[in-house]
Amino acid sequence: MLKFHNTLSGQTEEFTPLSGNDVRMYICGPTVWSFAHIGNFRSFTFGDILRRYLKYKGYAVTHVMNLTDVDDRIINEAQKADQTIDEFVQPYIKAFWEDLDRLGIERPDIAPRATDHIAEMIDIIQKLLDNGLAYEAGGSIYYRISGFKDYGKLSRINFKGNVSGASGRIDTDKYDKESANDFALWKLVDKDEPTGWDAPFGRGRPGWHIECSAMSMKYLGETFDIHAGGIDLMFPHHENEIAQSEGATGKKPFAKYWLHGEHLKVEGETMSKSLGNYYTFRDLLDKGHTASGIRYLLFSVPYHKQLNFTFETLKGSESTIERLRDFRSRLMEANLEEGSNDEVAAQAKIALKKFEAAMDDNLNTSAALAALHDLVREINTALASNALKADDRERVLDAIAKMDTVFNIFGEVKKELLDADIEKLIEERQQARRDRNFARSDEIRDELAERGIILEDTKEGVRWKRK
RNA sequence: GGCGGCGUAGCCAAGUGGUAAGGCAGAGGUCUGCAAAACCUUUAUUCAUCGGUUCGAUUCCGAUCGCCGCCUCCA
Repeated sequence: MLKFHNTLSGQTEEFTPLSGNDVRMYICGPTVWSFAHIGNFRSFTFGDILRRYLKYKGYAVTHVMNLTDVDDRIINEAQKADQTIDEFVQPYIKAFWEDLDRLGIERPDIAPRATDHIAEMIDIIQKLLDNGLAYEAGGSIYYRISGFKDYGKLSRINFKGNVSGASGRIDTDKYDKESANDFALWKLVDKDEPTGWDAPFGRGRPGWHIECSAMSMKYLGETFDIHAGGIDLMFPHHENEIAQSEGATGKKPFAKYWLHGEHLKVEGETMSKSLGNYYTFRDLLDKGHTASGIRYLLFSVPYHKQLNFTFETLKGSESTIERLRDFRSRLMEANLEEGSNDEVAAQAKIALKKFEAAMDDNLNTSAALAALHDLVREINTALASNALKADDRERVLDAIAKMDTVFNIFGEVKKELLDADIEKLIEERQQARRDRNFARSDEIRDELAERGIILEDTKEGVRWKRK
C-alpha cells in the first residue's frame, strides 16, 4: 500500500488517485535564467523517482512541469544582454533538458512555458476580480488574502508572530496593497516597457504564482492528484496557488496530495555562491564526476529529509554504481548449470518485496537501495559457491531490471565489441600467460589500461571492461 | 520575534518502546604468477548532552548545546 506524507493534511496517508488508475501530477519546474544547480536537481530527481514508482505500481501518470520564462530577473538579464526574453531563455531551456537527460530523469509529458499561457492567467485573474478575491491597487492586481479563509492551510503559517516585528522583512509602507501579505497577480508595466501583455485590467505582466495555477489546471483539470516541489515553495508559492485556484474555481482540493522535497546541504553548510560551495550539475561533470553517481547520491536519501552532499560521498556513490554494473555483467556472463535453486531464487522475490515495502513507505529510497544491495550480496555469494543456476539468473536479472525502472542507475546492457587489434593483444597476453611470460603479459595489461580497457582474469577466462 | 526540521560509526545514512539496515572508506583472510574483481571476517555495548516516564528508550517527555530551513526571489 503506497503511502505519502501529505503536507496538506500533515499526515502520512494512503495514496488513492482521484479517478481510477490515472495519476495527474504537477511539479514546479525551473526558472530558466541560468544553469540549474544540484539542489534543483535533487528536487527533479525526487520528482522522477516519484513518477517512476507510480508507474512501477501500474498507474498511468500524466506529468506536467512548467518552465518559468518570465520574472524580474529574466527581464533584467535579457535587457542587459539586449535580447528578447525568448532569445535569452532558449539556451537555458535547452541546457535544462540536456541535464535531465544525462541524469536519467524522464522528461515531463507536458512542459508548458509561462509566456505561452498569459491568456489562461488573465482568465483566472478576471474570475478572482469578479468574485472579490482580487482588487486593483496602483494599477496592479493583488490577491485579497483576507477573502480566502483557507489561506494558510498548507503551510500552517501564523501571521501573528511574523512580519511586523523588528525582524519582519516586509516594509508595508512601500506598497499600495490593502494588506502586507496580499500578493501580486498582475503587475502594471509602463507602455514603453518591452515586456508586457494587454489585459482587460491593463497592460502588465503576471505575478509568479499565477502561472502555476493556470498551467496546472489547463493540463490537469481543476482538481488533480499530486503537486510536488521543493520545500521552499510551500510558502508562499504553493499556498498562493491554492488560494488562486480554489478561489477561482470554488473546487477543492486543487491538488489532493502535496509532496515537498527537502533541500540539500553541501559539506554540512547551506549551498551558496558566497560560501563557494555552489555547484551546478555541469560544474560536477567538469570536475570529472559521473551523472549516474550524482543521480544515485541525490536519491540515496529519502526526499523528505535533508541530504548532506559531500564529495567523499559522491565518490562513494560512483564506486557503488561501478560495483553494481560490474555485478550485473558478471552475472550475465557466468557459465551456469541448468536448473534452479529454490533458496537462491527466493532471494529475488525477497528483494523485490523489501524494495516495494520501502518505496511504499513514503518513498524510502535508502531502504529500497538496501534491498538491492542485499540481493547483490546474496547472489554474489551464490555465484562464488556455484549455487546459482541458469534459471535463477533470469529471476535475479528480472528483479534488478524491475528495481532499475525506478532507480535508473544500471544503464543499458550493451554488447560492445573490441577493436581487432585489442582482441589480438588480449589473445597474445593469454598466450604469454600460458608461457608464463608474465613480463610480457603485464606489459600488455598496462598498455590496454592506458587505452581504457581494464582486464580481469577470472576462473572463466579473461574479461574486460571499459574504464 | 513567529513557525518547522535535524544531531546515529572516518564519511553518507535507514530505523524502531525490547536491545543498531545499507553504501563508501579502512583492516585481516580466500582466490590470483602478480593484479583486478568477487567472496568471507571485521569496524557504534551505542544512537549530541543532561534529566524524566517505563520492566525496558536511540526511539516518548522536558531542558541544554549545535546545525539547517521557512516567514523575502529561491529546489
